[in-house]
Amino acid sequence: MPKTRLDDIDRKIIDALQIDGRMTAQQLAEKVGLSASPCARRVRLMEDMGVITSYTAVIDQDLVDLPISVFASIKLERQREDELERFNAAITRWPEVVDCYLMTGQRDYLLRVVVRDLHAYERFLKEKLTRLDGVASIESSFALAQIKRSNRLPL
Amino acid sequence: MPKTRLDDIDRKIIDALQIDGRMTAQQLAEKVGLSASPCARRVRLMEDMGVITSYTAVIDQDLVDLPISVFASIKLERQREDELERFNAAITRWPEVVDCYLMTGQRDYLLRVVVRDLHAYERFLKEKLTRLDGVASIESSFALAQIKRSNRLPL
DNA sequence: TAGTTTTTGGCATGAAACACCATTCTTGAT
DNA sequence: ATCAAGAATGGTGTTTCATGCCAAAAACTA
Repeated sequence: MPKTRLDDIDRKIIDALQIDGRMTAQQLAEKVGLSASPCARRVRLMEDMGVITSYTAVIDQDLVDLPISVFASIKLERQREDELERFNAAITRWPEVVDCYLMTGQRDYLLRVVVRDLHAYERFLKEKLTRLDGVASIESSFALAQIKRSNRLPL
Repeated sequence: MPKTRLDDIDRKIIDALQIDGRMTAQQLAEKVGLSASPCARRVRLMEDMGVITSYTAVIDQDLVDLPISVFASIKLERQREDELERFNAAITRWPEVVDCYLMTGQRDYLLRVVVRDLHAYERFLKEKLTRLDGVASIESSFALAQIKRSNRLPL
């Protein structure tokens, strides 16, 4: 079983890989003050532990013609276990929904939906979200601009 | 100047790199039906164009002991250009704020703040957010669970 | 301190990235 | 339809990187 505790070097590695996920073991080594092979081993361990979930390319939404982010707050009629399950399954299936959180407070879910234009959002609402039964209300807020998107956790 | 239009192969490449940002040119090649060297060239071009902004490691928040995501909606007293600028600068500086959007509607900003525990959030509010002048109100909603976080844009 | 365990750093091997070039494909004009 | 010009492709050689292995160093325990 892999070790479960992270030390300062691990955190430095995580931070460096959040900034550049393709950094080589040697570059990492210089950053964190260790040689390449223990660095590579630590990275692999953290992957195996699930600390590092995956690596991803960060894409400019505007340049791929998906400039609209809509935040949709959703309230369900009831919060029965199986209703939530069905909702989660649908959300997971729909590619327009890039983020989804179960929330405290008035609203049950907060989604971020990414689309090409408002018409595409309307289609998403009509053909998908509003067809799900159990949805009591939807409140959409539109993002005018992305001020920050950091990828770095405050370790 | 680099070409500006993306074709189907480019989109496949983007999709593949969102799923695995460390995929090799050869693996990419198989996925998209091209040989390795043109694949690598397309990737580099998209990096140069800014379509691919960066690569990042995706980290499990729970396993690095940062389990709390708070969404904070913020309303400013006025929307003067320089007020917005100062707000943006502060947000950018604070590592707890991982995402920030300028919004339409009642509230001006939507932040996602990541912290270790509620006490850390309280500190963030007291020592940072509420000390910014120009902030008229803050409404915090807590995420109970992350249902989806996809990294893949609906290309 | 001595013994045990863990972690480190170097090395060899196989794979990947990168730059270069000939060939193929596409395009546009005649 | 033909031909020429430009662009994209796929292969090759070189350098760099990842990976597995092992001896040495460090940390930890008794």
